[in-house]
Amino acid sequence: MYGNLSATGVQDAYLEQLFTFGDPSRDPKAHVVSVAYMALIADPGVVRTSARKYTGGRWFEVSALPALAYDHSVMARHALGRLKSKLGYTNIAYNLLPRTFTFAQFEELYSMILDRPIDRRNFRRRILAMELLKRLPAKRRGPHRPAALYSFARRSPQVVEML
Amino acid sequence: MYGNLSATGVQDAYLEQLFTFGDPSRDPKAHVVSVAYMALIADPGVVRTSARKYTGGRWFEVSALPALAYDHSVMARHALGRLKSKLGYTNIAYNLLPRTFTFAQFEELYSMILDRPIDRRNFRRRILAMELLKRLPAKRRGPHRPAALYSFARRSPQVVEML
DNA sequence: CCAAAAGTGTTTTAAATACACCCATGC
DNA sequence: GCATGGGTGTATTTAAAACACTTTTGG
Repeated sequence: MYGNLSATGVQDAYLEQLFTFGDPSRDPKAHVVSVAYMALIADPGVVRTSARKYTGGRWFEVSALPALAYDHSVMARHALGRLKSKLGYTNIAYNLLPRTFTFAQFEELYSMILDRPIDRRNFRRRILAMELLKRLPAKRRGPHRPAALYSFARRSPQVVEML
Repeated sequence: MYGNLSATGVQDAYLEQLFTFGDPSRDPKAHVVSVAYMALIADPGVVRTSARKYTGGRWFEVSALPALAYDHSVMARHALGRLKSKLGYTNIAYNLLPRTFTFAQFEELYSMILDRPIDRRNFRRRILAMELLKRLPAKRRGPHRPAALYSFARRSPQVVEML
């Protein structure tokens, strides 16, 4: 599922429903049922919104979230947990990378989200063997050895046993 | 989470939230948002309800469900999928067995839900090695060789990599 | 020629799989 | 003593993990 987020100005984000929170006591003022979604975007860009209520929105490192209202930090935990888990058996990462990227970028994404070091050679072997990525003829040039560019074989949700 | 199901008369069932369905077109008469849950019980027992709307409720094999209203068959698919998947990394099965059971019952449950044959020796070795079950001194007597009885080491939700 | 990131193989270890016979009981 | 379901071990295959050096480029 894809959609727009009016409070942040993010467009066409991959959306994944996480959980529905309906505990009567979660909001003291009223019984509010909230259906929490996680949005994945490759580039955070600028937080832009026309909604007056949400001006001053900013991005935070997930490891350094400020105190959030209601049970919203529980929602954030759910989101991170779901993302970590889905990295392991789906191609969900295509929503978090540009259309083309180097293998190092791909690996760094995994390492960062899973919050653990990854053995470059073992990881590379497994990923390339499962044909999750397509190697492109182009290379990224820069100050060092040129890096091969890759893109996802399919940029639509699929399950692939990966980790 | 545990709760009662007023439409079926089931009490203290393990409940797991599956998904929230909110597509405006799912009910032509009104925009209804439904939060779907799966309930697990060890013994289906009798379907009993005081709700007039649900008299005549029955149990069905999941492989032979009748046509259901709205998107309810999608919900049933979600439930089965979630159950299959959670069998593999949690002790969720304790909700589907009596307090004590033979290893054969345990294995049959897995084989039935996963809908594939299981190698008895390999399965046994793995399950017993992870200390998911407690072997009881008692045995079940019957027409054949007495079978050792087991119970779950913990009858509360926990994650354990199993399959 | 140096710094920096990209790229590559082999050995060891652990886990999954495949597979068939003996055992204990009630009748 | 026989029918029935309970219980056990080993060899093979496959996958995961550990591990370090060479290559290519720009400056």
